Amino acid sequence: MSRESQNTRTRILTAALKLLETGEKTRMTDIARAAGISRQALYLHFETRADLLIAVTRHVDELNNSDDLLAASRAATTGVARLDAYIEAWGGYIPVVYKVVKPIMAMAETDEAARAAWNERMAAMRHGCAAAVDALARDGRLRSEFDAETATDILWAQLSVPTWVALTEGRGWSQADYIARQKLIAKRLLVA
Amino acid sequence: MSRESQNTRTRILTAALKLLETGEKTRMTDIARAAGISRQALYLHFETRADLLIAVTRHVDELNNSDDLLAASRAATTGVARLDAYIEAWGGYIPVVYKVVKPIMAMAETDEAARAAWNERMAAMRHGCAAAVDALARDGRLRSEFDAETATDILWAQLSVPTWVALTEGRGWSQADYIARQKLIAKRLLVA
DNA sequence: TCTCCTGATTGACACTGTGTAAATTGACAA
DNA sequence: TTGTCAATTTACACAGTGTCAATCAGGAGA
Repeated sequence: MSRESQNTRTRILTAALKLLETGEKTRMTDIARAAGISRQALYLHFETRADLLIAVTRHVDELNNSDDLLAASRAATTGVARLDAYIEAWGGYIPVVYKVVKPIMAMAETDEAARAAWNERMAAMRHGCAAAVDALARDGRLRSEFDAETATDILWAQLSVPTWVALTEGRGWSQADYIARQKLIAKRLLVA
Repeated sequence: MSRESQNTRTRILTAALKLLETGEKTRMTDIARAAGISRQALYLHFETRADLLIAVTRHVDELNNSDDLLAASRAATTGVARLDAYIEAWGGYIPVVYKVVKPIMAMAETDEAARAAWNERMAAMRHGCAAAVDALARDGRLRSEFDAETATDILWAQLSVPTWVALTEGRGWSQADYIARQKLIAKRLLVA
């Protein structure tokens, strides 16, 4: 892994990202051409197509400081504020990663590595939901109807990528509508 | 399309259905073997793999009288009762069709016919949601927070197949839990 | 300068799965 | 008998992923 090889690696990631975001076909051939190298040379840097795509999502996370972004909601003092902040942060991040993450979701049916990467992402997201629910519970403002576990599941499903896709792409909700309505929904469901 | 060919056709559908439900691989080769004919003979009955799978879902719908099943909620008098009945009917039908519908969802990214069939199914489901929301509105019990269109979108996303998958397969909710909780959620979100 | 290492290149090939095509068989019906 | 039609076998085309072998170019070190 020399300095030069690092450059090529990020050149590949950048090219793949650009391709994915424009919605072009993203076969290995296309990515190679976009990166200005041969298709076979891709395999010098990434074991498989799945590995490459996963690396692209991590690259996007880094470019956007995704950790900081989601950690921002931790600053909120009340549980309700924290819930709102989390919906704002995560809901706003979905459109940033969606096009990159989409092929991984598709591959997850068949590819083990893709499935693992996707599960990890969902688990991380659920972690954020759990934190918001716990914050509500600490304030004594969590609806008694559901236990914390169940409430977390509900919020997690509600904020999932497929739901975002259904409402924005499928039903034409604007991103602003999506965020505002999800906040309302979450409060209605979870806050006493 | 002689009598004999009809028999073969349904033999194929039955074999494919059985295969899908056991979660086995369902390549054209597998279906052919299960139906006791050659792979190539499948193409005498169905243009493409997508056509065949779509035909299987229709076959399942017929076997289960899906129209009657969902129409049952129409009998309910109050809007709330109708909402409950719809969740019960549709929520109960998802596990029946899911395994068959799953490959179609997967193909919908790339295959035009699969996409059309899937959109049709989702549109039909949304129709049921709209009917329940309208019934609530007629009773004057629809929350004023969202207009009927938006309320329908929310219910539709909430009852969507991916959400069912996330909560049952992903989070281990039993079918009974799923139905009971979805009823609570829907009432909390939509009923004034 | 010669040698070694390394990233990259080209070309060829294996494998999977869908879909197409041609020639043939077997049975039933007019 | 002849025609029709489902079904069969064999073969092939095509896309896309992944592998392999032989080769090249350039920098680093002896």
